[in-house]
Amino acid sequence: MHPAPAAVATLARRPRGRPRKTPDERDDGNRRQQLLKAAARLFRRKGFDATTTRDIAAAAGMTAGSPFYHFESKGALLHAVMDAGMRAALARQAAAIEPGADPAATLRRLIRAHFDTLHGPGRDFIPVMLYEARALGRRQRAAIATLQRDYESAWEPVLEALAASGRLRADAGLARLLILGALNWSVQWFDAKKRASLDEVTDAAMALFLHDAKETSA
Amino acid sequence: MHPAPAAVATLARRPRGRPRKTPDERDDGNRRQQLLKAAARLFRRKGFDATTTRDIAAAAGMTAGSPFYHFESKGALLHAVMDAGMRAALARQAAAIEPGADPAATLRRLIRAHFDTLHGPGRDFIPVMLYEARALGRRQRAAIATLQRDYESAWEPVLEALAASGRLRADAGLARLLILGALNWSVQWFDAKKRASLDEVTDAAMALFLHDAKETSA
DNA sequence: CCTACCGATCGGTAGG
DNA sequence: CCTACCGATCGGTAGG
Repeated sequence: MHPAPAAVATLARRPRGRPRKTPDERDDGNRRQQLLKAAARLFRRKGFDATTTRDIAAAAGMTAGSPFYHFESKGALLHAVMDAGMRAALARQAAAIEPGADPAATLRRLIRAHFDTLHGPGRDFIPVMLYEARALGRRQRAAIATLQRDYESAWEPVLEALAASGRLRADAGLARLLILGALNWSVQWFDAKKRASLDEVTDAAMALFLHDAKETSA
Repeated sequence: MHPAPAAVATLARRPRGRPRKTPDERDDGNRRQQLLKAAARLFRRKGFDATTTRDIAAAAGMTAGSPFYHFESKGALLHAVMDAGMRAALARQAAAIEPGADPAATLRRLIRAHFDTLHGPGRDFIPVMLYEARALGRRQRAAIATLQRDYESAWEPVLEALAASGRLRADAGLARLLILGALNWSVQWFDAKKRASLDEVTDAAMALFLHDAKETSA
């Protein structure tokens, strides 16, 4: 048993070849971030297999072999993109949840946070995860799957509460799959410059999924 | 201007090299179908770029260069898979629509037909279309997009009728995008051997999207 | 539809 | 982080 390759790539490896060219070129992981962003963008637009490490290097202002100074392999770069995307998504999701809040209000904030993750800054990272997971190795896929499970499990108590109150009329588990699918699919059609805004789409989703409150009690 | 390459590949080209080996090996397009099915399966599982024409040939019981006897290029094979998938989907959809029927009943049949297309026999074809359209050339993408528009437009009158009667509580256009997204995403999680059946998922979708009928009139 | 085979591309490495 | 460069793979073709 040894630590996951991705962790090694992240922690080990420090300048070893030629020292930095100029004093103001601080190698503080800035280049790594640039690679990550370039990779996310290209992986999203062209797909993992159709993107060459040369494409990525060029987009980050480097030459052919340089990405491999920062990442063990093309696959490690893919995993790093997905991992960074999921951690950002989890942080945004955590910020959207207020413990005692009304379930319907919480659902709205979860949906809105999800749309922000899919269509806001850093918008390439999660689509890459959604569409290129196939290209990951076993270990890395498992690591990402764990983060995904965490993300999805946050929806469960909310949906269950809404199902219990009759505002959601389907099994909470199936509802979660259908709702997240509806939101994720927006990656295919949402255009920030056209049609509706994220707020409007959020409203539409709420109106579509949530039924009127029953006037049973009180 | 000349006819689309795909049409040429489909219509022209007849045995020209060596004649069929044995009398019972009727080359009536049977091999072509085998290639199509093998390609759909592999494109779905591994993605277009990660699938080699050698993989496809082997899966259809041929050797390296033989797929090019039946298809102009790997891209033409991809387009043929999507085209065949969409035509089957359109046929299934047409069979699901009864002109004067109740909108809610029609919606249910549309959803069920859609699930059949995604998860029934020939289930690889449409997922390939949904996930690999990026790999198509301009012309071929446009041709597929036309078929997709036809398919989607069939939902519109139904959703508009339901919106008018208050059973759908969102803009019909956004509702269509969200609903089709929810259904399409099932490609990621539906497992015929587990959880719910297609009928159960259809029920859940109907319950999730459709609100109670208002008791306003009569 | 098979048997070679070509030309190009690509991930990754050496060595500085 | 750059400059070569290797080894393997792959789409496609010739020629039967």
